[in-house]
Amino acid sequence: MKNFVGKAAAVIQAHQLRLTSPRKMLIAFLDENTSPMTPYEIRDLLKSQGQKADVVTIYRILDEFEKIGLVHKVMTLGRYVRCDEIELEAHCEKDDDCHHYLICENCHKVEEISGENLHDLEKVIATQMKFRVKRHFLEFLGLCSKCKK
Amino acid sequence: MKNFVGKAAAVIQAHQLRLTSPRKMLIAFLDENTSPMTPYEIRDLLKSQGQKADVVTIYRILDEFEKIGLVHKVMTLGRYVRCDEIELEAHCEKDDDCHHYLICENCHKVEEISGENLHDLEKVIATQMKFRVKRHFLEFLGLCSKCKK
DNA sequence: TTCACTGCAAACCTTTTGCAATTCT
DNA sequence: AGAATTGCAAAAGGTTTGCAGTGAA
Repeated sequence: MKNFVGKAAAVIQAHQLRLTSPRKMLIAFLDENTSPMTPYEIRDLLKSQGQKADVVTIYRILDEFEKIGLVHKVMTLGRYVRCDEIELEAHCEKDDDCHHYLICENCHKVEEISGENLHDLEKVIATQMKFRVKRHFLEFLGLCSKCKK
Repeated sequence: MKNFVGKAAAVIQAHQLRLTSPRKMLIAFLDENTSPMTPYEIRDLLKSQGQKADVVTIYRILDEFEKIGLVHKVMTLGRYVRCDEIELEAHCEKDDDCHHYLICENCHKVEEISGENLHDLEKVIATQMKFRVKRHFLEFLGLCSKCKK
């Protein structure tokens, strides 16, 4: 089970979801396309390949896929990318080394990275990954002292 | 110059923008309201206080204010918060210790934090700030090796 | 067979645009 | 005066909802 297609099917079944034809189509699509895209972009690209898919269905499927960790939504672009670090188990609450991305503002290329020290990370990014960091977004989501009670 | 109102006026003039009445209204509003809000929420709150403001104008002003560092847009909420760490100079390219937020998923309370080590940060958040981190978003924006040429 | 899922239409919400009127500097 | 900014209306996008019909388990 090395490819995205196989993993995705396994994850879907592990979550007791149905492997329907639009889902299969989207999985095959994500297997071939690694750049972040909006539901409309996906719909149009599929259409240009002679495949028909409803945008609403794509919305719903991407939502599902995000919940089970098959795709990730890039907040700053409003686009979805397939997630390569798929785990069959449920997602841990804190994905420390996951969902860190380098996003090119120009061509929207997305690279997944890991590591938790921002200073070290920025050095690595600049030198090894040859990516020029202009700004970053770091937002922690959870429950504040009041709401967690 | 200790308050937000004074700082904001200074920043606006430093950027050669005009201190118009809707801008003043918004500054006064942000001075009183520290929770993140959408343009519509701001419009409605102002209206309930007997103040009239056009949503489109609020959109445009918040856009301007974000550019000059008076407010920050919380990506995960689509809402704006006023930025308390205002600098009169232009923003540096890498705001290392800036724009790190704790966002309550329940009440949308936003707390600004600083520090660059995620592990240490999460410990501090858990113990000192009494915030339960459920997940975080870290996205670097810039130019990839191809596009920076 | 049954329930999850899809497809279509329509509603809804958010954000942007154009332009004439206004108002800072 | 001159340029920036606003207000209104309207368009343009993006996302969600409802529901009848379809299809996977």
